[in-house]
Amino acid sequence: MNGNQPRPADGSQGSRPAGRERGPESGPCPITPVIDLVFGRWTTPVLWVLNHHGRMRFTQLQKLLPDCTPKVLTQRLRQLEADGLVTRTYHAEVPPRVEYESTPLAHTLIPVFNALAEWSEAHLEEVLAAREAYQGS
Amino acid sequence: MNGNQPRPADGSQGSRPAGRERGPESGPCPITPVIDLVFGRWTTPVLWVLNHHGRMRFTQLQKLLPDCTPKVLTQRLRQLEADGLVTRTYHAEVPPRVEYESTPLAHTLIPVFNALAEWSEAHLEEVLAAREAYQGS
DNA sequence: CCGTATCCCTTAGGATACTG
DNA sequence: CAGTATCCTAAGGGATACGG
Repeated sequence: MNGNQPRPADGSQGSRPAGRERGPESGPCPITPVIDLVFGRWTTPVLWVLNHHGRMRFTQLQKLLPDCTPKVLTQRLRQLEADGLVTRTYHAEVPPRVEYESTPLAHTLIPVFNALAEWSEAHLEEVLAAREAYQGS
Repeated sequence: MNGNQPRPADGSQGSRPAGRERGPESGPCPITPVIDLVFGRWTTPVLWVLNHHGRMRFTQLQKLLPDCTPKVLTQRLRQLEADGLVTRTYHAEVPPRVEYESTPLAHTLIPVFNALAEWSEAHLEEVLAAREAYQGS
């Protein structure tokens, strides 16, 4: 009962970032699943943009993420849709129009992202310095 | 002037998780670098354990992270060391003893991890449900 | 306009076996 | 004990070109 009909039969495109692929045990670390979920190469950028600009069309996203190829962009959007973080609305017009929007669930991630951004602001430089220092060891 | 002498000349082992490899542009998303930094497959588990148990030896880490092979564990520890998040102390005894400990810088990540853990607790199930629902579309 | 279809390459990281 | 040395593969994702 959703308004988005034209979804392909999943050719060879989709796929989850995996990379980490929830093993049975990651030890006592409870945040691995979140990382699996949200931290693929383009997942956060896409979410970030959608959270900040609201409803957007595919092409607009492309313009804001110039280094993300359409294929990858589609992959991420599909995954985010599947995970309930983005809605896709297809308007059967000429020319076709598709709009993406982050869901309320995605909005609950905003504080988390902010925490990450703040940490980055505060401490990333320190890391880079350490990295430099490590070279000359 | 640090107490850890025996560091190999970096054979073929080291390497950064990359995977995402800071492109020049990730769009206006400011948290990509942090993700590069901390969110490799085993990076967070290792940090988590060290943050919660304090100083530990290699073997202890292995026991707490049974699915992490020694090779990968070493890789992650080396990276964390390079990034200033972990210190490695070598004791030239018989048998040799090496201790790892998370740095103050690493401790600043704790609130961030907690934010992630809380989000997971609150919303992960919702994501999994959405994923289920998406299957039957 | 909104994607797909291919091809290909890099690389994290698992398996396994072996040393100072 | 604390790692190394190899070998290998699974797959994310970039490049490019085409389709409804």
